Amino acid sequence: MDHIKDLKNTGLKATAPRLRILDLFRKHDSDKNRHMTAEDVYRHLLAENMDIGLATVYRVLTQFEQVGLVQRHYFESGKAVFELNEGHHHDHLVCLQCGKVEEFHDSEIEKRQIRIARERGFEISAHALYLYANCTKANCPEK
Amino acid sequence: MDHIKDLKNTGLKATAPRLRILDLFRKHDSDKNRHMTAEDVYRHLLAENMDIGLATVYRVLTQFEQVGLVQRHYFESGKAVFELNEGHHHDHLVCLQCGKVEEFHDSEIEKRQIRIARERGFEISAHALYLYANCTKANCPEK
DNA sequence: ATTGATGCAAACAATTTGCAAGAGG
DNA sequence: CCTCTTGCAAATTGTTTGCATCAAT
Repeated sequence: MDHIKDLKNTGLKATAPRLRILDLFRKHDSDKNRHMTAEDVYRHLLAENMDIGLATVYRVLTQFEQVGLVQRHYFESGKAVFELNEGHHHDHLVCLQCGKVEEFHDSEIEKRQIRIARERGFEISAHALYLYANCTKANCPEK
Repeated sequence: MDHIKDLKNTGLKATAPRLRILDLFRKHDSDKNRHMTAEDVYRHLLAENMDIGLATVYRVLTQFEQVGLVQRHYFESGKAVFELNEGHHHDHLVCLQCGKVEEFHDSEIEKRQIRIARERGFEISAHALYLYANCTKANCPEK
């Protein structure tokens, strides 16, 4: 809840843009919109009547990523997507049609990933797996 | 071997840029550089004294992707990467440090992916899994 | 000949950076 | 106050598009 303290713990000054961005992610946590692009964040803040620049959003998100507050994903859309980092590892299932994202975790897959990587001289970094698919949900605007 | 025939089979005219690009991918097939960016392809062709534009490379690669000759991947680097499509499904292990790419396949992971996706109302599209990691090889220029 | 393909330059989209002005500790 | 941060505009990077020219059938 206390964003100011959380920011200071990371070594970042508690400035207005940072507080608002952190707040935004925490408000949207656990709903379907927890994955946001820089543009999404920017627009949300403008809608809340904040005077902020897109460049600042990018800078803050990059800083948040560096201190581990958020994670950046690329997915296959050309634009980066950010989500609050809550420590628990999970993978992503991304609909190539509507962009919908679902999270999942499977410990057997996890184990095999690690083994496969290790056998090949790689060290897996956190949150490493993306699964691209087409969702068959009614609300998916499939072509 | 016969690039002309292969191109015609896809419905694409056998033009010089297309032949050279297809040839380039086939020459580099099965070596570590089978994954190339548009820029990589462009530079290779310039080095071979070909007079070609980067825009043409992008257009040809997009056409090749549409007819299934190559596949496009995004990986987390900001630039798209292309590889020859040889039909056999495989996943990718990508080093976030040096960009090195290795391929792998694990049928147990495959089975679980499909089940997980289906349970959530998704239909997996081909070549869906990327694994991001840091390679621990001596030649990796880790920071 | 006709239609499609190319090269070049300009247009775009996402992201980054330089810099003068402003705010946090 | 002194430094770090912001907003804006301009710069970068990867990719796409418009258009006049050129090549494949």
